[in-house]
Amino acid sequence: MNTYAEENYLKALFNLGNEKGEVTVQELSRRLDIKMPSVNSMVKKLAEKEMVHYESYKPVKLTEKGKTEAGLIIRKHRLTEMYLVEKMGFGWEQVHGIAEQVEHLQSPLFFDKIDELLGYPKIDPHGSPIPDKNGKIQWVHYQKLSDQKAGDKVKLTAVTHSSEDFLRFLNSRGLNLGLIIKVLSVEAFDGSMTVSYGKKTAETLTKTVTDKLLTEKA
Amino acid sequence: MNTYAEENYLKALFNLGNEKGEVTVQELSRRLDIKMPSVNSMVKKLAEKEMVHYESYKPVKLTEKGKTEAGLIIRKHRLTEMYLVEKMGFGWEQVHGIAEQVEHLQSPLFFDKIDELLGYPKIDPHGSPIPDKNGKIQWVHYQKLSDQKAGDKVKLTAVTHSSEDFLRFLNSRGLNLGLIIKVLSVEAFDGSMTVSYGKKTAETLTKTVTDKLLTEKA
DNA sequence: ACATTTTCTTAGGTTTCCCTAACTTAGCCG
DNA sequence: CGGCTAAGTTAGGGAAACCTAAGAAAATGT
Repeated sequence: MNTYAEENYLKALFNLGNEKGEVTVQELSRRLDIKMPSVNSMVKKLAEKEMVHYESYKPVKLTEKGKTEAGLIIRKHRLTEMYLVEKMGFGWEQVHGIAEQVEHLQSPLFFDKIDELLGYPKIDPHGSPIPDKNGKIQWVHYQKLSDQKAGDKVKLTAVTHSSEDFLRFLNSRGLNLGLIIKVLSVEAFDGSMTVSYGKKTAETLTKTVTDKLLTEKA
Repeated sequence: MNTYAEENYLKALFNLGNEKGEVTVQELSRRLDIKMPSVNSMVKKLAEKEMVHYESYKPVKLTEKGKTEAGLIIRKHRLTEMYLVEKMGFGWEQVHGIAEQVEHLQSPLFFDKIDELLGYPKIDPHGSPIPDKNGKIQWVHYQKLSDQKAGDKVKLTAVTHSSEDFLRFLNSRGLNLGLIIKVLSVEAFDGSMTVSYGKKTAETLTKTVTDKLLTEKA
C-alpha cells in the first residue's frame, strides 16, 4: 500500500504530466509546495517501488503501475467531489479541500457505494473523466449537446450534473442515456435548441440544459 | 491542532475511561495495539499539551480540554456512522471502519453539513450519544432491557455492544432502534425474556442479548 | 566555448511516532 | 519484611517525510 505522502506525489505527477507525461522535479516541488531535496528523495523512493521511471537529472515519468495507482486516487477524488456537490449540496468551490482528504481513505466499499449512488458516472461536471475501477481513464471524446449544429444526430451518453432536480427534469422529458437525439435547429440569440428523439418530434431545450448533456457521434 | 496519532489516543482515553475516568498505560497499550513505552511517551506529550493529567506510575486521566477534544472526534465518528447508515444505505456492521478514518478529516464545513442533513441527531446508529459542537455529551438515562419487568413497555434506544455478529443478530430479528418493545415474561432461572414488538408477538431473547440492549420508558 | 545561472543532488539534521532491551517502582505474598 | 512479579519507565534506535546548506550537473547567453 502507498503512504499518504506517496499518494499525493502520484496524484501530482498524474495531473502535471498531461502532455508528454514528463514532470520535472521543480514542477513537482512547486505543485506540492515541498522543497526540491525532499521531492528528490521521494522520487527515488517511488522509482524503487516502480511507480516512476527516473534517472538523475532527468524528468520523472509515471510507469504503468504508477499511472494506475494515480488513476485510482483521482477516481476517489472525483467521485467524492461529485458526491459532495450532487448529493450533499455543496458548491463546487467548497469541495476540493474536502475531496483532497477523502481521496486518501482506504475503503473500496465506501467508494463503490458513492459510485453506485451517483449512477456510475464516467465524467465529472467539469467534463474531466473519472478513471474506472482499474485506474484507467476511458478517453472517449464527449461533445456537449450545445456544441452540435442543426442536422446533427448524436447519442446521449452522459450528463455532467446529477442533482436530484436535474435528473428529475431529464426523466420528465424522457431523456435517457443511450437515446438518439437529432438537432433540428439552434437559436442564435440564446443558444436554445430544438431537438427530436423517441416519440418527441420537437422539444426545445435551453442552453443551461444542453451544456450539461454529453454526446457521442451516433 | 492534534496529530492523527494524538487523536487516536484521545479517543481511546475517552472510550476506556467511562467510570472513574482513569486509564492505565497498559489498558491504552492494549486498546491501541501500541507497545507500552510508545504509549508512555505519547502520554507525556499529551500531558505537555494539557490534554491529560499524568504523574509517573499513575493512571492517566483526560483534562477538561482533553475531554472536549476527544468529544469532538467522537462527534465526527458518530455523525459519520449515522450518515453512512441513514443516507448512504450502509449496514450498521459496515460503518465502523469507515468512520474510523473519516473522523480524522479536518473540515467543520463537512461535518456541519452532515449534521444538518441528518437533522441534528443526538444519538448514533448504535444508540450512543453524539457530543455537541463543543464536545460535550448529553447524558441520557438508559436502562438495560434485562432490568425491565413483565408488562413493561419500552423504546429500544441503544446497544452497548456493536460487534458485527451482534449487529447482524439484531438485524435478523428485526430489532431496530426506536422500536417499541413490550415485555411479556421473564424466566427466573436464566433471565431470558419473551417480548413482543413490531409484527412479532412472542420473541424470546437470552439475557446475554437483553443485557446489551438499552431502553427508555416508552 | 566558457562563465554564469538554474536545476538537481548529496549530506546532514529535525520531528513524529513507533520499536526492543533493560532498568525501576509498586503491589503482593509468604 | 524481603523478594517476586507485574506495571511502568528510560535509553537508544529506526522509518517516514520534511528541512537547510552546499556542491555538482546542465542549460543558457554572449
